[in-house]
Amino acid sequence: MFDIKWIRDNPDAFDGGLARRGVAPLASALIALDAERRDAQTQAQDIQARRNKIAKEIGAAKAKGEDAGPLIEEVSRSKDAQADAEERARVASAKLDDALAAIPNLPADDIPDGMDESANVEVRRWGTVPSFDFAPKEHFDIGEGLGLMDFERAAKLSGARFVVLRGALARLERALAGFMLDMHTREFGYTEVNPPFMVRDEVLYGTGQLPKFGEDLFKTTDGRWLIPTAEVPLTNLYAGEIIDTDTLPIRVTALTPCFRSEAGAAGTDTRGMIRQHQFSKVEMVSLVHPDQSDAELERMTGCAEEVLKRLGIAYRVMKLSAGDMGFSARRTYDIEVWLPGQDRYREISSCSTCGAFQARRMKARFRVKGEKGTEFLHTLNGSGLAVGRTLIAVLENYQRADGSVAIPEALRPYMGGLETIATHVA
RNA sequence: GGAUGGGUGGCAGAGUGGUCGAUUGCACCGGUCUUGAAAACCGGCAGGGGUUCACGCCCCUCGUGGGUUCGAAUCCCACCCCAUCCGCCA
Repeated sequence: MFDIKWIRDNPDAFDGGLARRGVAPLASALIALDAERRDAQTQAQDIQARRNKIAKEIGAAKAKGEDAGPLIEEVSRSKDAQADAEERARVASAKLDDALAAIPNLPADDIPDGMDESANVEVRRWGTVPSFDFAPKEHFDIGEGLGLMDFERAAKLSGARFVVLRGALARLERALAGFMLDMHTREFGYTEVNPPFMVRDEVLYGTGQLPKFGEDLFKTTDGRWLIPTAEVPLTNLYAGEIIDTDTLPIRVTALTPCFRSEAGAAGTDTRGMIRQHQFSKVEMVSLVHPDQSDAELERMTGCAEEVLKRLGIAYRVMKLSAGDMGFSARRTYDIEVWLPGQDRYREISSCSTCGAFQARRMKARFRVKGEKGTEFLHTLNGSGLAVGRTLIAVLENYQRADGSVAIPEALRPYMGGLETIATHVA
């Protein structure tokens, strides 16, 4: 969400930013709506001011026992004009709000131009892509080969884009999540949160999923929504609040299931667990002072990378192009993990700073000590990591010719000391 | 699902038609005192918007939206939300 006053002062920068996102110029239309709103509002306020004044005079007159009749008449006469001006202000204001709510965040200056992922820029790589003396399989072949990954029964229960994990793979999912959470909480200063998985409209509005992207979500029969990511409840934790600066930065993390309708993804990633209606993810969210948000994004991305480093899996970090970023982001790093079975890097984490964009939507503010007024927080979110995809990465990177899978050292404590997943372990 | 109570400033909590945008306390900021701090005392301190070069002036906001009235935090209606009790239940 943008501040109309900023747009008024920087129409060219605004339209320029939108252009980089492939959005047509909007500044002049928004400014016109705003002018209309202010004009009508000023009119209504002038009339109201006059009425307030007369109301007091009436009170004074009555107190003195004087005749207030003429004053009362004057007030009555102004009513229609005021109602008219108020209505015009209300309509213009509503139009303006609706328009603003549908506009994506602008890219930061350093963001590469481009409309899609082909314009993303590689920032760094870590690790060595493993070589195999056999043809590495994709995760679903490995999992099904082990008898521990069952898409058919999942389809029986729930349809396409679901999976049933069993035995050591079910435990591996749990182990990965625990491993990630322990790292973020014990070493990186995040506070673990267990939030609701169902939220109200306004919460999704706050993080930017609504009003535009309701189609991507599941809605419950009583009007709530299943969260598509823990970013939603975590970022909204302080919605509507004014907090003290000395409580910043706020860093929280959560393991939650994520529910996505994948409405626009028909035909892509139909095999395996890359793209599911339900998956679990460890999410990190930071609420910070505006001065800190750039540094915080680097830090957060580092926290996510550390998971893969300790698992010993190669990855690269991509800075997303203007057109490839999500609605609320002003800068995004994707971490892409190497998947030998697919012979390519695939997204496993997305870390974004949203600046004040979400905070303005959800009215999350802080008070500066010793100063008047309030400012909007900056919000950041990042996956640390998507658990299902991490499981895929472990399977593909640690697979062996006999179909078994080695368990990375760092995970073994979480797997009860298990070193290998093989069929007979099931 | 049934019944009751309630939504007021960062927090707590007064206020039931006329200088109430709101008493008071806490928190916070400035000052006096002190070697320093604490305590005490004095003063300041809601948010948003319009207008102005500026000082300032004005408008709105006591959950939201309507209504009554010359005038509403206070009365009426609808809705949203919260709490408690009962029922059901992991």
